[in-house]
Amino acid sequence: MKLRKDYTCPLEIVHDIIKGKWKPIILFQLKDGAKSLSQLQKEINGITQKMLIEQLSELKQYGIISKNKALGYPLHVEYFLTEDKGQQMLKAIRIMQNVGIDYMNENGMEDIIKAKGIKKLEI
Amino acid sequence: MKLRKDYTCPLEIVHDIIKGKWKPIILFQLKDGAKSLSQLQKEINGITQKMLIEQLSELKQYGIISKNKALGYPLHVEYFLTEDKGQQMLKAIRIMQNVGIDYMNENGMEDIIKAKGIKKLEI
DNA sequence: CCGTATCCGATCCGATACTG
DNA sequence: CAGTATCGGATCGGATACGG
Repeated sequence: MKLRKDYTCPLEIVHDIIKGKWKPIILFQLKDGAKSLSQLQKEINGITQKMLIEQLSELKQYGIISKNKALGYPLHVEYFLTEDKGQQMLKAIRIMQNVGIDYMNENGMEDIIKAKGIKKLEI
Repeated sequence: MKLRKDYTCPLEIVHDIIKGKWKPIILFQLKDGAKSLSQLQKEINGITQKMLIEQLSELKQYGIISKNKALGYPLHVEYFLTEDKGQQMLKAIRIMQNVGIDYMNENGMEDIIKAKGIKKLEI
């Protein structure tokens, strides 16, 4: 899962970095600051611990997120977006979020948006 | 592959719509107007005809692209982004493209960017 | 030129059990 | 609380052949 060097276009590398069912959602959940594993798992509907850790680890290898370990028990680890690559990638995720909101509103899913109180983001 | 109605967040639906290795690249190639299947296949490095048709068909079902058929032989079909959903989704793809360019420039792949003359897009 | 069908390996992802 | 290991079903994606 290391970065290849032979990408033929920028979208290919972005796909490699954020592909999969969970990565965009994880990054979105980190948009307002650092969170622990258990916090993330509570907030992300349906993700298993295994998937969460696996995806976080990949994002870390790509330099999109980083982690703070506090030593001692109980363990406390916090994950956060990196200033450069993380924040950069978040820009794309934010647009995706807004596009998703519009799409849902235009396709009979306004009720879900409304029920959750989801609002479009400032870009 | 029809749209579910039980999405729990906007990013989930966006993932469903543009997931896979090829869809973002296909949409990007359509950004400046309609193109035929064979044009797209020439421009998209490494895609097979099967994958291209399959992905185009999915994008069509989601209302992201549409097609013009000209009757008679030789067949000529053109694919293009829809005004609403297609252009909307393109916004996200454009950001992804720029993020990818930055990422490549910062990670020893400037030569690829330069060799292909790839420029960041106006947002 | 466009589109469909099939076969098959690679990978994704969920469930589950176990460790420090 | 955080992380690892394994196993199997589902899905993805490449090769290839054939049909309108």
